[in-house]
Amino acid sequence: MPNYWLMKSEPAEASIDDLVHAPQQTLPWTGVRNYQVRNFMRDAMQPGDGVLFYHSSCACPGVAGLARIVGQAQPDATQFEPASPYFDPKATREKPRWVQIDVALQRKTRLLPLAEIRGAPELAEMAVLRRGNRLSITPVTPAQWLAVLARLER
DNA sequence: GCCAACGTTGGC
DNA sequence: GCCAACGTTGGC
Repeated sequence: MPNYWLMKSEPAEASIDDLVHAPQQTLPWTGVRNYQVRNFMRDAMQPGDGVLFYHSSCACPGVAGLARIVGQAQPDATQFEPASPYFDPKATREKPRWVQIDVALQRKTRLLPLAEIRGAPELAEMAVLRRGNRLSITPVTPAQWLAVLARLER
């Protein structure tokens, strides 16, 4: 039984088009520095899980494509790289603090704008809409997943 | 650029 | 362990 997730990315950092053009159309989800989100990746996300690829902090925020999780979480390489903005001096290779997981393209879709998600009764309870939500990965219910798919067909 | 919301840090 | 200050997120 797969789970479903919404994963936020700033298009300037990693956009749906970047995923389309990535080797094997797969990108490692690095740079997560929030414990709750890390725990999602480490403890809950499984290969085959469905992903709503969401563009945030941009002119047109919304769902821009569908993807799936491949492989298991593993140590986030950027935590060990002093030159990386995601470097964490408290992380060691013996005791890594942060994980990454691979995300593979399923398909690019039309943009499902945030405003449309907000306005859709069947999507109004999505975690990403919760007031003050700042998690870059949030769970999606099977019903919400199906509702998004249906809406993308319109 | 503004601002609300929230997580993290660090002094005590 | 408390909590104020600070930094970040992210829509608008």
